[in-house]
Amino acid sequence: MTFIVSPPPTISLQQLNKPNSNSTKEEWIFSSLKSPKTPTQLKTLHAQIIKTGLTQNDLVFGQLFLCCSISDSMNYAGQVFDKIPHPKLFFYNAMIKGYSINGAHNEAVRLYSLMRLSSVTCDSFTFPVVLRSASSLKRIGVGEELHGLVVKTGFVERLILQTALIDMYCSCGLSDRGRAVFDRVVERDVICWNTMVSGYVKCGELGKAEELFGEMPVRNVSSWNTLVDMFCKSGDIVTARRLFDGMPDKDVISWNAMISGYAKIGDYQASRELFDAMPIRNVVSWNVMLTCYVNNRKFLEALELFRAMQVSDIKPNEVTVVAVLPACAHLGALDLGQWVHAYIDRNRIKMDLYVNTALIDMYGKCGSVEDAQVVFDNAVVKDTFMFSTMIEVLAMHGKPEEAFQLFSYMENVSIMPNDVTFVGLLKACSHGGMVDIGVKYFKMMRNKFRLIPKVEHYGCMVDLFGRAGRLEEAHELIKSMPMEPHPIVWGTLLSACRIHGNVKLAEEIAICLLELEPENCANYVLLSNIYSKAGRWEEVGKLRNIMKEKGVVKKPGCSSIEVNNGVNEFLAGDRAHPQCKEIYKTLNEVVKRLKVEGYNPCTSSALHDTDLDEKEQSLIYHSEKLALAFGLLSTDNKTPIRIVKNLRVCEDCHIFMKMVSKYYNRQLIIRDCSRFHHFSNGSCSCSGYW
DNA sequence: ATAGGGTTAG
Repeated sequence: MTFIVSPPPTISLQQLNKPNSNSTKEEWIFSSLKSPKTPTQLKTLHAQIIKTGLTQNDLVFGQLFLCCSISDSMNYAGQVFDKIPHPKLFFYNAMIKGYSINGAHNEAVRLYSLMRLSSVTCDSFTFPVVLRSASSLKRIGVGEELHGLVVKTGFVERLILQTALIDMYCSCGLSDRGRAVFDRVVERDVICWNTMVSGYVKCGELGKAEELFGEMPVRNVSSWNTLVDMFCKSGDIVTARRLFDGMPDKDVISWNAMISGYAKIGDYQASRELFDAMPIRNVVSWNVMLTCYVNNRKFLEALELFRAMQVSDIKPNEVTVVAVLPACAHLGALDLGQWVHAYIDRNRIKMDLYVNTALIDMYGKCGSVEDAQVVFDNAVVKDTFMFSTMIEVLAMHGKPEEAFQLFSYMENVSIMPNDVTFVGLLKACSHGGMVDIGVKYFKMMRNKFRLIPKVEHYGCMVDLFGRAGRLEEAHELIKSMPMEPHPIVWGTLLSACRIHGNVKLAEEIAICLLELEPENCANYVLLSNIYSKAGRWEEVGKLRNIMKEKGVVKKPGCSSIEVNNGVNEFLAGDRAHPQCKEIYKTLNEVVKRLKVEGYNPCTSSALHDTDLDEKEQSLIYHSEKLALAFGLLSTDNKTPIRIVKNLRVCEDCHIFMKMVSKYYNRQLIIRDCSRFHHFSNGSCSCSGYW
């Protein structure tokens, strides 16, 4: 391998266009290649290049590769490149740069290695691009090799390369070596300083970063931004804000960094204040604000903001839809989710791994396994996250066999499962009552995949044993856990006691559980249900007094239903809905009708020991029943009614929904806090396991 | 150089 010591000769456009018969054509092709093209347009242009004999023209042919990179068609570029017998330096550079621009750093480094094996030599154009990729991939080996070449070729005096080297070393966690390069730089510009400061940040050496920031002879907005972001990320929001307020100039990035700082500590109101106050917003600003709402479970606010974004002049991108889809998923807003999906198609938003996974999750959580499956099948690239999500969706919908099959498929295509994959598999088992298979997977994760079971996996196993009525085994498993059992694990067992009416064990568990989580209402409710099922009203009363003493309030049941793209929320006994009167009228009619068919309110689901009538009243106005009534009166017979509830569906509502599905001939799809219930013709897909 | 993204036990 030889090295070019002097800068390579460059061909100017004037030279390229020196008069000949093809010059106008060349010029036209060259300039067409400067803007993004559709795959068909690319093919046509490629054909024209071949026809005009321009394949020997570095600049034009190289531009084809660069055009592919801005057209999201690096696959096509790769196909063309692979057919070239002896690619020239210019083509390598264009391809490597294309991969790098598209974030395909692995491909960039792969091609660089290929180039090194060929007789083509790198030039000053190659180095910074590959260094950037090595930096992103934290490939110190590649980076060191490049450093050696840069020194050998004498390019090391160039500031751009020195800066790239500093960044590469710091990204690989070697701030000292980055600093060594930095110290040798004779004339540093702001970018060089900034790179070193942010290099220290990357390496977690915040003190050194701050110190170097102090030494800077000149600072620009980016320098300040780095520091503001650094304090935001380290949780020191006060210092960040002080710097932010003291900045001589602010740009969008400064505002975005500060907003995301508040988002991280959960202060979505402060985030929103800044968002409203900022002079100019870009996509990132909207995305930060959206994810801020979603991370703080303000899903309705997120959707509202997304609507506001539609009327702004900022176009949503991949990140936007990945922020909005979980909001749809949580609220069960299938219509809006579908709308977002259509929006993605219409606006050619790139369907990357994130977008596809978010879509699968959204369809799953909104009750449409079929659509989730279609997105999954159509996804060209699939990773562990996507498989885990799909397995989880199948589990949630009570399709254990399909979940297991998908796992086998995953093994066949050599995608490594992770701990979350196994949570999905174990959930599939417990929702299907398949204890032995669950035990098999639980052992497999350790033995075959070297994954150490976490509390979550033990929780699944306790659930699995517990639901199947093997309460003692579940209890033993908790006692044998290598880690401290999380209250959730005890709660799971308590819930199993409720299903199987085991008051004795329930009391034993409740003693420690109520001590661990004295403020969690769910535990009191569970225990109370267990007592009332056994007819032990004195204990129910005692429990109610304890709750009153400790100030524990029952978390209100809340159900939502989406009609005409609007999400309607109902609390138990809620009278806030504008169509309240009609809703209650419909509900009372339904109850009357079902009573004729033999419906008998199952009062053990009611929390309080009140008289029967009152108990019945409180059951009738459970939030999911209100949502159902609203659904019945605002949709036609053929539309499935989809309801999302924040708590578990109670026994009474479960029976009630079964009957509605039969006597009103309606398909009801209800999501509770842990799974789906598909009701049709008097039966439910959960077959009693919930 | 600097801001934003997907799965997880009751």
